[in-house]
Parts: sequence; C-alpha cells; structure tokens
Amino acid sequence: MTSSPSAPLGARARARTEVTAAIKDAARRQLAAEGAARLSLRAVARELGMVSSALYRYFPSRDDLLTALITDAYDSLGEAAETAHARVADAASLRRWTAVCEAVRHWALAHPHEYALIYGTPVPGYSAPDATVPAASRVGLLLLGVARDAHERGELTAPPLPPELAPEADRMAADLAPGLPPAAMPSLIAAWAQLFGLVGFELFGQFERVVEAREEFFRHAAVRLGRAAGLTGEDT
Amino acid sequence: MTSSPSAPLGARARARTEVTAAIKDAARRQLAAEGAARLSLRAVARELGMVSSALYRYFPSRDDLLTALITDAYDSLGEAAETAHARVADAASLRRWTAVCEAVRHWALAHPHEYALIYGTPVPGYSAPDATVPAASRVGLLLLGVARDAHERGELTAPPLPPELAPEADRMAADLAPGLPPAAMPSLIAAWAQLFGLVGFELFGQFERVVEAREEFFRHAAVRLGRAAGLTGEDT
DNA sequence: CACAAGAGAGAGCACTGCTCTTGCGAAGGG
DNA sequence: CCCTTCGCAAGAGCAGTGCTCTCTCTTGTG
Repeated sequence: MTSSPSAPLGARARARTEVTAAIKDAARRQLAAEGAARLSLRAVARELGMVSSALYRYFPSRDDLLTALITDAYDSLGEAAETAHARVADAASLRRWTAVCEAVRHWALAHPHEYALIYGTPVPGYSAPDATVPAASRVGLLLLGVARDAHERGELTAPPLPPELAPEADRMAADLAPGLPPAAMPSLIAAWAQLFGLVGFELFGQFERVVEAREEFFRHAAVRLGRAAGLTGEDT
Repeated sequence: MTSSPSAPLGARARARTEVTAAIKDAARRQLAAEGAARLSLRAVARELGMVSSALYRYFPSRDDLLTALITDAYDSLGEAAETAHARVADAASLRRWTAVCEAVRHWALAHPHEYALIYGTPVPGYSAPDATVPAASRVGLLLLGVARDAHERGELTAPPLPPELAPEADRMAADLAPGLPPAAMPSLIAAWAQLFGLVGFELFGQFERVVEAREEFFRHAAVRLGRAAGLTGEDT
C-alpha cells in the first residue's frame, strides 16, 4: 500500500505507470505497423532502449501485453462510437443507429490491426479473460440504448418471433436490456453481429472485386440493418 | 514434362504428390488442434519423421503451406454448403437459403480453426494470392444461385434502392450475377457478409453470456437474413 | 547402364518468448 | 542520518522457431 489513492502516488509508482504506458504505446505502434502476429516483446524492448527481460516486470507474458492492448482497443472503439452517437443525440432513432454503425466502420478502417485483434481470430488459443467484457460490451450496449430510446418514442416495432425463441428472447431482455420488448431482442442482437460481418468483410478483403462503392454500400446496408432490427421512421 | 497428363504420371511424381498430401494432412491436424498461430513447420516435419529442411522441397515457405490450407478450407466449406444445398434442391427458395446458411454454420463449428484461418485475421501481413479467389467465392456464388432461381420463380423482390447506389448495383449484377435484377444485388451481398458476422460472433465467443439458444437463434436469423435479401415465400 | 535430378540429412543463422541470477540505486524505516 | 530492503534492469542462457546452404545418397529416366 502506498499512501492514499490518487494522491501523490509515490514517485516510484508514478515511474511504473509511466513505463507501463510507454510499453503499451510502443506495442501499439508495432501492432499498427505489423499486426499482432508480428508483435515482438524484444522489438518493443529495443524501441524503448531496455532489455527484453525487463519488460517482464510490467507484463508477465506476451499474452498479457496483448490482453492490455485488446482492452484498450475495445475502449477506443467504444469511445469512438459513443462520441459519434452523442454528436447526433437529438436526431431520429434510425439516424443515430447508422451513426454508430458508421463510427464502427470508420474506426475499423483507421485501426485495421487493432480491429483484427479484437474481432479477428482470438490470438492465443483463445482468451477473453473476463476483464475485457465491460469494454467489449460498449458498442453492443450503445446499440441497445438506441433501440431503447426508439422504443420509448414509439419508433421500434418488434418483428414476429417464432414461439421456440420466446424464452430466449425473454432471457435476453431480462439480462441485457430491461425496458425493451423481448420480441425485439433477437433481431437487435443479430443486427449487432451482422454489423461486424459487414465491417470485417470489407476490412479483410472479402469485398475485393465485389463491392466497389464501399461508402455508399455500407450506408445503405446500415439503414437496412436498423430497419431489420425494428427501427422505424426516417433516416434523416 | 512427364508423359501425358493424368496417365501413369511417373513413380517419382506420384511419390511427390503423396508426400505433399501427407504434409498437408499433418499440417491440417496441427491446425485443427492448435490453431494457425501455433502451426510449426518443424513440428509437422517431426510428425512425419523427416527433418524440417526437407519440407522446403514441397512448400517454399510456411506461408505457402498456409495458403494451401486456406484454399483447401475454402473448398471444404464450399463443398459442405453445396451438398447441403443439393439435399434440398427441390424445396422453396427460402428453405434452400437457410440450408446453405446452416451448412456454413455447422462447418464452422466443426472446423473452428480452419474457419478462423479463412475468415479471421489474415495471417501473414495479408495474403489471398488470387489463387484462392475461386475457392473463396463458392459460398457467395451459391447464395447468388439460390437468389437467381428464386428470381426465375418470381420469389425474389428487390428492395427499394437509393439512387446513388444504382450504378454500383448495375456493376454488381453485370460482374457477379447476370440474370439477377441489379436492385437486388446490394441486399444479397450484404446478407452474405452478415451471415459470416453471425457465424463469426458465435465462433469467436462474442455471444458468450448474450446468446444461449444458439441453434434456434441462428435459424431465425437466417430466415430473416433471407427475407432481408429479398426472398419471399415460406421457409418450409 | 550411366548420370543427372531429386530428396533427405545436418549444421547453422537470426530470431522468438521466457527464466534465472546478479548487481545497482533509490525509497523509506529506525 | 545510516542502513536495509525492495524494485528495477541487465545479462546469460534455454528451448523453440523459420529458413538457407551444403553435402550425400538414392532413384528414375533417357
């Protein structure tokens, strides 16, 4: 224990957090330049003028460094989506929905390797060590929030639901979005996943020779995604 | 050149193709067990009782081995989808659509690492060296084929299209599916990408604590995906 | 049958993640 | 104010990786 929290914090601890940040920065640079597969602890150490073994004082393993980067990436994407949403907070529901979708796409195009890190192949065997869960949920929760507002304004109509999906829909609503009609949940969750299908395909080259007018294509797809999720009204 | 094609083929060439196949088999086993990141040339060689340098007679680099596995994976998925489709060749369009979707999902669940290899993060920097294109297109073309049949039966209604997307839609129809109404193309392409969003999210753990009744959820989502793509009629 | 071409072995280079030991210097208690 | 502890970095080293080069021997083929 060192003194009170968020106070002086001890010169030693301060240095530690600084070095930790420097390591993450260098790692993020390498990640952006070369991708997660080529991220090397030794190269990071070299860039910082330290020796590789010294890094292990800050991150017990390469995977832990990656986990830190993953959480940061989720947060960065979540924040980008949230600020984009805030910028159109007064618009109609569908407009806000597409704003979030486009923010996700733009962030992904701007940070392809970080996007790959969080929505591509899970890197080490697999992971997602629970600590990443809140950060990972931000975009999904944001979309659900848009839907909830739409519901309150009467701009959400749940599509018909097959009876065998009713209990699952009830559970989803109870767990994830109390206040939303259960029948709307499956479509919303599906739209969330489908959004990342669109983004991932564009980013990972699947649209090569298939979709040329990417911007217009995505904008249209986002609107239709919102409609499929139950949003009504104009996309002004 | 050795003799006529597909004839005796020379005992030497035969041995070569056999060893090549054995290498790919061993590599595929390792891929399925450990994932692409942990696939090691030396381990493959060990399993085959050869020395690592001998492998380079057959694959000039690790990435070339991976590329071969990628093509095989695309083909395996494509074949699975095609046989599943053939099995319901007489059913209504929407039923055939969902059959393909479910085949994709089941193949992915059965071959997670191979799915990750082709639809996850591009492994080495990036690749897709054109040789993979035909294999990679099979599922997409199959879905377009379902749509074309539906169109001929009058079971496809193109959704409204914003005017700025019209030229792109024309190009898509001309390049990918002559015989389909251009206005249907963007929705079909989007549905194709969105299908893999659903599958990828389930496979990569994004549905943890979110979707529990995966089977029912996906079946419903696939139907709605087909409807969003323009398919009408029953999903018998 | 002679011989070149093909295939495998082995050593070695540069690199990786990670561990363990050693020395140093600053932080903090008596 | 001294002295001890503790955090930090360095270095050597281990096991593993992809890949190259050279050498040898087998084997199919003209």
